Amino acid sequence: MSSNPSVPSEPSPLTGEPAASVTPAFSPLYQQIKSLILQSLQAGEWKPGEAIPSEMELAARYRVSQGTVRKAIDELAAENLVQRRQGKGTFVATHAERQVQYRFLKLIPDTGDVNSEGPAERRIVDCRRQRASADVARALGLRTGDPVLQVGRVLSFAGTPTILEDLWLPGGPFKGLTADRLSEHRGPMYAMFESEFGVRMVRAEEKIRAVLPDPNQSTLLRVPAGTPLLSVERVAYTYNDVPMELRRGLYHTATHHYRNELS
Amino acid sequence: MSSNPSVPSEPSPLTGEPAASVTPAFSPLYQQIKSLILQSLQAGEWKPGEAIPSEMELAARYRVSQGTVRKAIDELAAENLVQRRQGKGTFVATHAERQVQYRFLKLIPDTGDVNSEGPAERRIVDCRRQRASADVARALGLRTGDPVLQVGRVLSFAGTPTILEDLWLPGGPFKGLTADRLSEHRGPMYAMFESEFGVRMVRAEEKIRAVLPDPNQSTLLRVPAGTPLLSVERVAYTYNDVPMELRRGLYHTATHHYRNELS
DNA sequence: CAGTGGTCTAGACCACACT
DNA sequence: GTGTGGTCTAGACCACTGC
Repeated sequence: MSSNPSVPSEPSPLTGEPAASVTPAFSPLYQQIKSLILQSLQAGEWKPGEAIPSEMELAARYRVSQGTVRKAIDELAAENLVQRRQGKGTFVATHAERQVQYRFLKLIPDTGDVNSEGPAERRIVDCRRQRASADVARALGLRTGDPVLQVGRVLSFAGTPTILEDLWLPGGPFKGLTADRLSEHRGPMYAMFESEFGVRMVRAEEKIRAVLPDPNQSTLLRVPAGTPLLSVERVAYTYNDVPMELRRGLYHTATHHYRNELS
Repeated sequence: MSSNPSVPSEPSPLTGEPAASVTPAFSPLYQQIKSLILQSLQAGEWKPGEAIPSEMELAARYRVSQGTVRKAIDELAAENLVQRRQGKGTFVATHAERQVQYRFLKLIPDTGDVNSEGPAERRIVDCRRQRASADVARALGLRTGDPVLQVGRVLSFAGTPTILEDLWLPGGPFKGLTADRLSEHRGPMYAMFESEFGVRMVRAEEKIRAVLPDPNQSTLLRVPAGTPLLSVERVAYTYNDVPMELRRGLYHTATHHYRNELS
C-alpha cells in the first residue's frame, strides 16, 4: 500500500480536513478504514440489523487487503457497533435483538434469573416539551433554554414498581415524539429510537449514588419515606460521542441489584 | 501446521485432559497457545511487572507463526492479563502500576479530579481468623467452617471517612497475613497480595444496592442514622475464575459517586 | 454448492525504545 | 543499530450458513 495519512477513496467521500497542523500524527490504515466504515454507519448507509458488505467487497472498495478490513471490523465489533456472524456476514448492531435487549440496564433480580419475571410493565407518567435547564443542557451539549423533551415513567417487575426514571431528549432529533408513541411501542425504548428517529445509542456513562426519595417519588414507587434507593444518572451517546439522552433513574433494590463486571 | 486439538508442546506441559467426550469441539490454534501462556502466567513463570518472552521467542517455543502468538497475546491483553508496550515488550499486568492503581475501585470524587484529594487514608478496624459462614464459604468456593481471614477497614478521603468495608480471604492462600502487615504496606492492597502471597486478582463482579447503615456502621463512617449508602459486594477472582476475595463495602456518596461505562 | 467469516502462515516494512 | 511490538499484504485452507 502507498504512503500514509491518505487512503484511496472510492466515490471520494474525502472529509475535508486540510491537515492544518504539522504531520497529523501517524494513523494506521485500518484505523482510516474503520472511520470510513463508521461514517457509512453514521450516514445510515446500512440500517440497524442489516448486513454490511462482505470483507472482500469492502477490501475492494477501499483498495486494501482483506486483513486490513478485518482488523477495522474487529474493532467495531469489540465496540458493539457491528456484530459478526460466521457464515452469514457482519451486521449493524441494534437494540432490537432478543439476546441483547436492555443492554444498558444492569438491574437484575436477586435470583439472577432474568427471565423469571417476564418483560417489564411500563407506565408513562408524563411527557412534555420544555426548555433545557442549565444542567440538562450541559449534559446534552445544548444551550440553556433549548427545546428538550422530558419523559417520566415507571417500570414494574411482576407488578411491583421498581424503577422510576426521568428522561431528557434533545428536541431536534426527536421531533414528533409524543406520549402516545411512547406508550404504543413494544420492546426496548432504544430500539424505537433506532427505527423511528434513526438515533442509535452506542455507549453510555452512569453515575451512581444512594439517595432517599422525595414524597412524590416514594408515592410513585410505593415505598415508605426513608427507603434508600439507587440513583443512576446516565448519559447515552450516539456515534462520535454525541450525547443524545440524559436519564435519571431511581432503582428500588430490595429484590433487585445493579450488577457490574470489572476487569 | 498439523491437525487440530493437539498443539506441539515444548517441554511438554501437557495438562492431562484425556478427551473424555466425542470430538472435544473445535479449538483454534491461537486459543491453545493462549491457554499455554495462561498456564505459565498462573504457574508464576513470569512475575507481575516482568516481561514475557517476545512474540518471536514464543512462536519458536510453540512452533507456530508469530501471527498466531500475536492473536493469543491480543486476547490476553484485552482481558488485562498482560500489557503490551511497543518497542519494549509484553509485560505481566500488575496492580502496582501508577496508572491503573485501584483499577477495581469505581468510586470517584464528584469533581472528577481523582488526584485532587491525594491517596486514601486507610485504617484497619479489625483483622482476625475465623470460620467461614455459609454465605462467605459459598462466595469463596469453600466449605462452611473452613478457615478464612476477615478484615475490616475504613478508607478516608481528605480526612472524611468514605468507605467502610469488610473483606474475607481464604485462609490457605493468605496464610501469614496479619493486621500489622496490612497496616504496614503502602499502595493498593491487591499489589501487596501479588508481591506477598502470589495472588493476582484479574477480574471481579459487583452487586450494588442502596442501604441504610446500622448504628455501628454509621459511627465508623461518621454519618447520621438514616443516611443512604451504596452497598457494594464484590467477589474478586484469580486465574481460571477461582474466587479469592469477598468484599462488602459501604460507600458514602455525598461527595463521591460510583462511575460506570456501558457499551 | 457458493459465499461468508475465521484461522494460519510467511514475509516485508514501520514505529518505538534502548543503548 | 538491534530488538520489540505494530501494520499490511497475499494466499491457502477451515468452519458455518443457506441455497
